[in-house]
Amino acid sequence: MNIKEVAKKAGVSVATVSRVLNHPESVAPDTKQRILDVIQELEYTPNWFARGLNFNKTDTIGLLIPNILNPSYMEIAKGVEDVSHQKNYNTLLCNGENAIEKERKYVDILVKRRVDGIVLVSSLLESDDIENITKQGIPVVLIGENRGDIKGIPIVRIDCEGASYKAVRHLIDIGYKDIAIIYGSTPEKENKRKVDGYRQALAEEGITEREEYLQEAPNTIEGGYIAGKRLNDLKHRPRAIFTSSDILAFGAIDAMKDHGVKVPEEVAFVGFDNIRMSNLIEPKLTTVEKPMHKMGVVGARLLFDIIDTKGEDITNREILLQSKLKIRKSCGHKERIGEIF
Amino acid sequence: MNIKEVAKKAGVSVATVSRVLNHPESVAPDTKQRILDVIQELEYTPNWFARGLNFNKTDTIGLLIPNILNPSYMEIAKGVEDVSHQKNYNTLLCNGENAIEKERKYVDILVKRRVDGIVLVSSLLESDDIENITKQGIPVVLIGENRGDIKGIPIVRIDCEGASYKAVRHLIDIGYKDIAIIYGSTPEKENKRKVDGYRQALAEEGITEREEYLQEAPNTIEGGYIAGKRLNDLKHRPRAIFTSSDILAFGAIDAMKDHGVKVPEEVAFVGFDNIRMSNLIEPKLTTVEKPMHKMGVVGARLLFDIIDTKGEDITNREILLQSKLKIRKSCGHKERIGEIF
DNA sequence: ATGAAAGCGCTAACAG
DNA sequence: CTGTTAGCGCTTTCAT
Repeated sequence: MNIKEVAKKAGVSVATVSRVLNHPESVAPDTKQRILDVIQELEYTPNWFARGLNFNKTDTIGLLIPNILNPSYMEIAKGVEDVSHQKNYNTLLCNGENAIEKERKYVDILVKRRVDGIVLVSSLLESDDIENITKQGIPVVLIGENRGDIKGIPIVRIDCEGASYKAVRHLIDIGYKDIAIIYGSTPEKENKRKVDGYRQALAEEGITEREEYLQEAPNTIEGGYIAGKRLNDLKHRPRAIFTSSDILAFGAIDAMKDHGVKVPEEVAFVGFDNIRMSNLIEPKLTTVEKPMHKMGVVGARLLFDIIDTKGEDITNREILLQSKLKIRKSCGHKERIGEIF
Repeated sequence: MNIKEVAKKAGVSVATVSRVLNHPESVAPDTKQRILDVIQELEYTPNWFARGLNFNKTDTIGLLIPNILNPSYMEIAKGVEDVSHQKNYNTLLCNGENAIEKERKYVDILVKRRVDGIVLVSSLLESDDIENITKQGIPVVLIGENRGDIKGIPIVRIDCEGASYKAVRHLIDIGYKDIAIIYGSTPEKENKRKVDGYRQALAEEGITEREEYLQEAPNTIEGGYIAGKRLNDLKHRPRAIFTSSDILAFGAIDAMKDHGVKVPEEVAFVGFDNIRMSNLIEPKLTTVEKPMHKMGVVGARLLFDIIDTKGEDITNREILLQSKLKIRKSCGHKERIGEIF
């Protein structure tokens, strides 16, 4: 079914049919109605490719996330999708799987498909890769920090370093000194910042850092388990552990329990993200609340701003969202159950 | 950058350039090389729309799931994506949000975009909706049962009824009689089957059903919490609860704990799905292991079979996958920690 | 082995 | 207000 058949059946030219689809106001009411009827009758829908060939626009955005099975990324994805769906856009969700080649491949596909914009979540891409995208006129927005240094690419993020500092500070305030950190290998830069925040809190208190208290691990439950076990096997087991994500904490807590270590009585925990599950495990996890859904929403809005205005005045925008420390049970704090900034 | 410029620069006709891209063997080695060089130099990539206009093929499949935040659906999605990515296909992930209008809208978009096939996960669509898709020549595969009765649409699923029967049977074997069920409002049909399995197990034992032990709830953690609370408020609280999904169990267990009820000492639990988190909560959840990733993989393979063979001999295929009962702590079983069929 | 040209389905400028 | 027609970028006969 194509426009020609519709035109023939309605006794008009293809141009007129095209008009009722794209500029309905410029067509006489009765001809318009007649054509509309035929369209309905023939169940005609314009060919997607032909349209694209003319408009060079897809009403689609690409969304690249590091791991589709990680709930915190999915919450961001949900935020993006909410906005894009509401704008009648489609979202092409790509699962980078923490592998730069896979990310590159996906970006390639997205570019080839002429998506109208791309949202990159904590990606591994280098600045060159990103430049390649924008050079083709496709706007990019970052959610969470990227590996490469990016100049002039809008980004929405939180203050990882500050948030981590406060989290560790809280642990110190309670009275712990032997504090370890488990940080994910990805996303690289953000986790580096989290380590920095951790260090800063320790340094401020004159606590000397122990090499073996810095544990890197894949950012998965399993990764957390292994790192937790390593920490437990240490001659001098830490009294408290800060993790760069909740799922790492889940794994590490599980490891402790498996080895008969009591949480938080023997080892206290503070996580990062506040995913939905974090107050369901035992003990409920004290964690940094990262506004993931909101980050997705804000990121998508930013992207659409650029798309809609063709990126006129939006240069080098950086949006910093707030995160709070959510104090629950796992940190072993006696009284202050609640939230602080 | 388009094919014309490449042709000009290489001193050949556009036809020849097109040939090296689509039928390289039909071009003289040296001309081919020359053209390849120019392509590289000019960073030429064929226009996706123009290609589509000719081939009417997108190398894209659509995947519609009920809820992007539900880990069990994401595991299925991962399975589908794994296969499709490996086949160099793209996956358009759509979040139906348990709303039939949103599902319809998405399917509409997918059809308009001429995706090469669609995977529907436990969708709300009626058989008419699905017929509308297949009528347009787009193959459809179902993962998990649909709302409508579908004839001749390939499906991969598990035996919900049998699995639930065994789960409840296990509860009975341990010695419980007052057994309740919390079942999600979606996916409708599968949960109906789970209720059937539950009923059958009770009936077999001559246990009379109590109306108030059948609790329907939204298939979310929150839904589980509310249903759990309702069950706890009952004059005669059940001694054991079977839930149609793990996340419902998570919510209900949380509710019990909040009200000072001990799990499994006072109320035992058996879930359904065996998502990764289910052995991290306290107590570790006894649950029906549903092979979600595998369902995704098998479903996608099935779809590609149809796409590749143009659906010649694949009629009315139904693939039934096995699920096991995974016995952990939450059911309160003393000895048999492990797996049974 | 290569080129010329038709055509995929649609949009928009130009004429009337 | 509507029709004619020239593209959009590519693939593929049909010649040569």
